[in-house]
Amino acid sequence: MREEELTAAFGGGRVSAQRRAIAECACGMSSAFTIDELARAAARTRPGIGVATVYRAVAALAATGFLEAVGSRAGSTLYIRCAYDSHHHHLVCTSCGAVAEAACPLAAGALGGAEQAGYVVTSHEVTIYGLCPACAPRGSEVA
Amino acid sequence: MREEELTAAFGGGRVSAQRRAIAECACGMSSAFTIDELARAAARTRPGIGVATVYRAVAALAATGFLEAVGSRAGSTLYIRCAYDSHHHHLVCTSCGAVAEAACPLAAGALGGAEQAGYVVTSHEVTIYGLCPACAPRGSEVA
DNA sequence: TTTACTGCAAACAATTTGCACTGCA
DNA sequence: TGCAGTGCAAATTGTTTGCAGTAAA
Repeated sequence: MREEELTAAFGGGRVSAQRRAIAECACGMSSAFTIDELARAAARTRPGIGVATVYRAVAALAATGFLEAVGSRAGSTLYIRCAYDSHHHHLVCTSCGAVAEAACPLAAGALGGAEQAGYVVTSHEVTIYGLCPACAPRGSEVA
Repeated sequence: MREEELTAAFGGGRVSAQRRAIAECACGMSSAFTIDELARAAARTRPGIGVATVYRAVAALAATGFLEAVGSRAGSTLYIRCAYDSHHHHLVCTSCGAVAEAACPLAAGALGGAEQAGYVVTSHEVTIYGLCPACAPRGSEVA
């Protein structure tokens, strides 16, 4: 990962070896992850890294949009690394937890109902749940 | 609130005075609320009601769909009372926290992209953020 | 009468914070 | 060299659970 990318990811803050490890582990995650999972992954690169450091780094990364909080699992917050800066949403596999990015399925004017209700719409979030390609074959048997 | 409605809301379980207070306070809430807010409201009707009771009652109410968890605020889960049983989503006012119900803005086939990606879509969630009619006039100045 | 529901308090777990120290810019 | 970032551990805080008592059905 390039130096300038890291600096930007942390909002211009300092980039320590720990922060680098955290950012790179986050990029390496194939699906949504918890702070704990990220901390374990980062600890493989930098043994001894503290949880507090991970929490602080994730807060910094989430503030710049490098990471995004997407719901929670078993009491802890789930994060994902958003690969695109453009407007998009997420496909969440209810079986394995994988998260993929999806184009926004809302057509222009789809939020007209909200506006008719007197709301000034500023943003929206769409989360699509289902089974990812890997889980779909098994999943359909189980479900 | 009618007896049979309460029984149904609790999934056929017993309806104690505490549970009745909790269910009625939840209905009286004008917007999304936390467990703590609900507990305080219920305590006005039934002083001495314990938090654990509220947590257990909310879990029972959420299991039947009487209540629905909609995100979180400052670390605690937000719930709302869904007035409709049919498929719908929520309009959340980012200024005052009011939550209104909105029709699903997804047209048939809107999730085709997800299916093309190999996902078997089982459900989806849409949350629309904006300013409610009461906050919109002020909000547009502030924002 | 049965047993689900309650209140209390202890247990838990995720997250935050204080503080002295370290190392990036 | 100054101060942001770090690690540790203690503190917070939302939520759950065990248990004996109470009351709904």
